[in-house]
Amino acid sequence: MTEAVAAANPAAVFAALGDPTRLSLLSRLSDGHARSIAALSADTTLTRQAVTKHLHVLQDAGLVASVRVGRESRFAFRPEPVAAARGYLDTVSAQWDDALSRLRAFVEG
Amino acid sequence: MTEAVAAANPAAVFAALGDPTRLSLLSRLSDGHARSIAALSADTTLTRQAVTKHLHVLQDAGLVASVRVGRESRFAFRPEPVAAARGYLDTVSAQWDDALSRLRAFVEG
DNA sequence: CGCAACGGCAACCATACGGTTGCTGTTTCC
DNA sequence: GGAAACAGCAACCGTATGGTTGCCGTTGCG
Repeated sequence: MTEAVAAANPAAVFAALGDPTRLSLLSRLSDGHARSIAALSADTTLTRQAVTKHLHVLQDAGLVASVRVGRESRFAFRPEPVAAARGYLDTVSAQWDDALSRLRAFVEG
Repeated sequence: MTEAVAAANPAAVFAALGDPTRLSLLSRLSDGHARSIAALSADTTLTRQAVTKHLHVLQDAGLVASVRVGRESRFAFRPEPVAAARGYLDTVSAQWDDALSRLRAFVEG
């Protein structure tokens, strides 16, 4: 395991986003700076190991990528799955809006 | 438990979306038609009870609301949390885009 | 060279999650 | 009135999840 990568499937991405710690990690990384595990663990109450696990979950969902640089491994934000997730929510919203306007047309008609 | 309602917190919403079954239920309900549990269970392989649990999870996240009508309880889609989730992803994307353009400006500068 | 920083791996733990079965309580409708 | 449809409740089960601790391998650096 711990490969998968580039999960196109929306549920997997949402599941990865469905944890406050991971959401916070992702939000910090979305500034474009790659960071080491130690750096990311620094200002949390969690263990380094806990943070590592969360990063792997994010990585499996394709939300983050890691590069080993010397003795540290840097994690960087990857925007694609976020866009995919947004797209999914858009279609759901669109379907809902359609339903609404059809209903309105029916009532007013 | 099983109340909460109207969870503004994004992680909770994402967590609720992070399951294929729930995603499918939500997508079916997003057509605006309220449906009974029996109806929603009809074309799945799952038990009615399993579907019920998923619906409660969606309800706790505010993604769905239920109304008891006679002997059946109808579940209806609620768009607010979806909008909130979209908003959250938007800000993350925006932050990323900002970082990208700053980087580009730096490189080209 | 040798210590300190950075991490990977594995074991372990408690609790949450997804799902099932079985039973009971209301509506509905003939 | 009574069978059938709809649903709620509770117990139970296996596995995933979030977290910890301990230990070992590299890499960096004074």
